[in-house]
Amino acid sequence: MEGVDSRSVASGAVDDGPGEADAARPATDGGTLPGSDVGDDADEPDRVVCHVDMDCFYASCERLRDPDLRGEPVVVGMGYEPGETVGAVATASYEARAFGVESATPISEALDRLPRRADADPADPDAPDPDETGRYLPVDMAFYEEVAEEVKAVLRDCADVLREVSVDEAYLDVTDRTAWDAVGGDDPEPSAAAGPSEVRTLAEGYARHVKQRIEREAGVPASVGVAPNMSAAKVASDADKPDGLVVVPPGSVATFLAPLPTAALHGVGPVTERALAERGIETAGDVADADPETLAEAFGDRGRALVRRARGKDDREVTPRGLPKSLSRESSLPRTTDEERKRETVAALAADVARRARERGCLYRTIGIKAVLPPFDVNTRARSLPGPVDDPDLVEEVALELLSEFADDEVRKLGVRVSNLDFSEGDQATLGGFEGTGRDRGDDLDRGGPAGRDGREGTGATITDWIGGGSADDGETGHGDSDESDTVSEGEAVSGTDDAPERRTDDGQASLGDWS
DNA sequence: TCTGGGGTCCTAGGACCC
DNA sequence: TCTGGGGTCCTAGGACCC
Repeated sequence: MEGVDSRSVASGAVDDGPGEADAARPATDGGTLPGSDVGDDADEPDRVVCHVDMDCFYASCERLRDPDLRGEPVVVGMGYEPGETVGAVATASYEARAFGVESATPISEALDRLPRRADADPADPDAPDPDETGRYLPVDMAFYEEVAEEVKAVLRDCADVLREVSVDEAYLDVTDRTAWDAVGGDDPEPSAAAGPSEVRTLAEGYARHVKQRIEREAGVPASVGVAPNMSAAKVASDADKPDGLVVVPPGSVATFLAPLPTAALHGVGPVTERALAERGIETAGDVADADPETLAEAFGDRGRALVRRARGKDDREVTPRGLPKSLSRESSLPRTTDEERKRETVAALAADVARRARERGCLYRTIGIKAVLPPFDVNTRARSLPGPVDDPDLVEEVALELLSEFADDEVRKLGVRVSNLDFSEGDQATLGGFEGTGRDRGDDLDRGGPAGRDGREGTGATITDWIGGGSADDGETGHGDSDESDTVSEGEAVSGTDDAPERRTDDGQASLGDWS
């Protein structure tokens, strides 16, 4: 992926003048034989990338099991139940959005704009008009994941390469399943989709097929964008929601993007949008016309990538999502300085994170906390261990220690995270001690540690051997013995002891797309 | 609009090593 | 004793995404 990007090479159009070099390039006709131009730096063949984005997914799932909710304003969120004081909207149906209730709206505000149906007592003249009330439901992630699994089954069937971005969103590379050729040959039919495409292409038909299969087989609506790259496909799926199908054929990407506000680009959030506006850059077209180096000065590599994507260039390949990099849990609490309350909260979060790590069969080497102080001051602290572990007690211990720095502070939110994850355990088992992680093996050889390859096999060393049973301050001593980590894992990493629905297809990468 | 929870990636500075 | 530059790891924070 990297390197490909070094726009210098070949191409001649080194700094493709503002605008179009790429956009102007004609779509490759379907007649080109793959590989016919080996050895030269010709443009890569156009890909066909679909981005599938489920429409207000949680709300759609709720409607799936309760058809009475269809056509009603539906708000799915958390924190509005009695006793809860903090929370936000997770998903609002489009009917609810008409009342100004959107994802991330604080629940109190949502209730102001759209009272809950239960409060609409017809006998009470002061009660809200039932027509201006909504149905509020708590998040039921387990159910949404069931539905998502059916959606994914369709997607897997429709694409060789699938990247699941989240429970309700995925990229598909369908280059091998379809093409950009116009339907009808010399007498092409007009496109039936939204977007710049004037003629109907095979890709359009394929995307519609995917969309319809999702609706038919999973029972929930999706919006689909089709384009020659990920970035454009993503914007396209967003361009005609809900229930949209937007086709952006090769050669028209920059034109398609140009009139959109910068915020429509993936990677432009409120901060970047503002910073761009200060430079007079308001639309994607403005971004495309900007000098990449100028934006790089302001935004680093992101700035360069932004310009490229606005010009319709994005070389990223669709790849399955890899293993997670971190696991975390956090929770808001009424502002408090109560140390015991804080410690209890962190201990509970730590236990939960450690449990999830164990369920997924992963070890972690870094333990961290997050403390959010009013008004919204985010602080993170982390400590790395000499080697990867699976040790819930240690997570709690380290987390509480890190928390002590904030003992006197008022907090509004606390979190615990483990990172530096290590999933190699399973591999090691199958490889029969032949393998260690890179760093561990290196250490072994260097030091010829206390337990050589063989010695390590059966020893039941525990974490306490090298971190000390007590405070992680002992970590010092641990350094020299970090090669024990493998052993530690063997003794500690009992995976899947809980009954949690662990759907590992044991396909390595692919299976992990399921988590979350 | 003062903000829920779970993630990702990037950057910058410091420590440490060679 | 003063000096250099490169590489890697770690921590903290920030922006962004769904």
